[in-house]
Amino acid sequence: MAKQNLSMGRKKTGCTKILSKSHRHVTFSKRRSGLFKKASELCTLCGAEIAIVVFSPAGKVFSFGHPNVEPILDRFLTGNPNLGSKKHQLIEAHQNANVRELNNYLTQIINQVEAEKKYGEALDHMRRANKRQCWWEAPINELGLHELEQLRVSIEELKKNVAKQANKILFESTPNSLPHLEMNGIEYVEFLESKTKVDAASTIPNAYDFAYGDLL
Amino acid sequence: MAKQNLSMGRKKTGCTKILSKSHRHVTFSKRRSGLFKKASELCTLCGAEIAIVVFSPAGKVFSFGHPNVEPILDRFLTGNPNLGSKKHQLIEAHQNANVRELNNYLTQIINQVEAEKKYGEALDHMRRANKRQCWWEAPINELGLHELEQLRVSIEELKKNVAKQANKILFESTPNSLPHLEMNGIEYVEFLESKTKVDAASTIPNAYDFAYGDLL
DNA sequence: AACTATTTATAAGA
DNA sequence: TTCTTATAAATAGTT
Repeated sequence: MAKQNLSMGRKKTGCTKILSKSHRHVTFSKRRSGLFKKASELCTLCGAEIAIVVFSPAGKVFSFGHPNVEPILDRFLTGNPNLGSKKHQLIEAHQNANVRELNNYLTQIINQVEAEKKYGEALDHMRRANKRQCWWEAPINELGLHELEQLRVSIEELKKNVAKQANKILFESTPNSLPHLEMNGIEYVEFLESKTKVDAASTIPNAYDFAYGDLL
Repeated sequence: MAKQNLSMGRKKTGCTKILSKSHRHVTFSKRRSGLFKKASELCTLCGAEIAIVVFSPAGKVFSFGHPNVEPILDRFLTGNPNLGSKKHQLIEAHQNANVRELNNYLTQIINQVEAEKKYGEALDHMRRANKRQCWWEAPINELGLHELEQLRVSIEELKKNVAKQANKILFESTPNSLPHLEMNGIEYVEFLESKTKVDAASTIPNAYDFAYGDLL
């Protein structure tokens, strides 16, 4: 049947759009149900699967699907690499890739955070340890009695170490003479600046019994 | 028309699936073209937009679309909150939400990393500074001549600070007597342990001119 | 929504 | 397949 002969029933109608809004609406309803019925028959008789989507001129949506609309449309859009569905799939794949990428990035970042935290904690610990050991680095007028006592202990310890080291250096530089080191502050400073002067010391040292007189 | 009366033309047929394969195939072809023709008429007469997807029992796909299949299906899947497309939308929305959430989380994490890095750097800096300042905390026998010289300078600085502080404490405890503080090491130690002994000092102090004699 | 005159779709046969 | 054709079905216009 050609498009010139679209009418049915009582009289023939033209092939053009029905101008009367109400008439058009009636026809739309009748023919839509007829269409769905035909589709249903086709499904029943032949075991076909059919999906129909109809937008009325007013924008209303009607759909028919056997057994269901969505699976058929999905199958069509997914399985048909032609047309625009490819775009859909690509977009979806791209989004998934983005999610995956974000997740990977996130994992990396979290690992970084963990590492930084550990490093930070380590540094913090070191800092505290340093502070504990170096509390006397702080402005001395911020120290209390307890700290001052600790300062004394530390300085005594330091005295021993300095003596030890000075003696060691001296001893190593004149291993055979076993010189006694009697250092006053000035001489010690000069020793620090130049070994030669200290080398002139003549007595056997008692490493733990220096006198630092004017050293400080 | 009831399903009991699906036949047309020459004879009535049952409402069940056509058993003969060839017969079924013929009917499928005829009715399919008829369905598409009806759809086409509906489009022409009423200005509707229709998409039809048909899967034959053999799996072949046939589609009709006016003006085009895909835009209609897209419009249906995207815009129709009814039916199963809601699920689609929800999934999509959920995915988008996930992406947004991930992005937010990522931003937070990155900020954390930045903060941790800065803190770590600060701590590192402090540590280095401490190490630079506290090099003489290291076992003294690891020190070289330069460090020993620095040690001397530090100790001299320390001497000044200790004197200052001791003087300050003393001065504050006896603000009116303006005592002179002559401290030897022992007395200083005792001062640290108990103020009373130091309070007995009688001369006006010169905070920067202590003698530390046996302190170390 | 129901009716009905008419057109259209199509099953069966060729 | 396509054509024919008898007949069922769809439906435009009406009620």
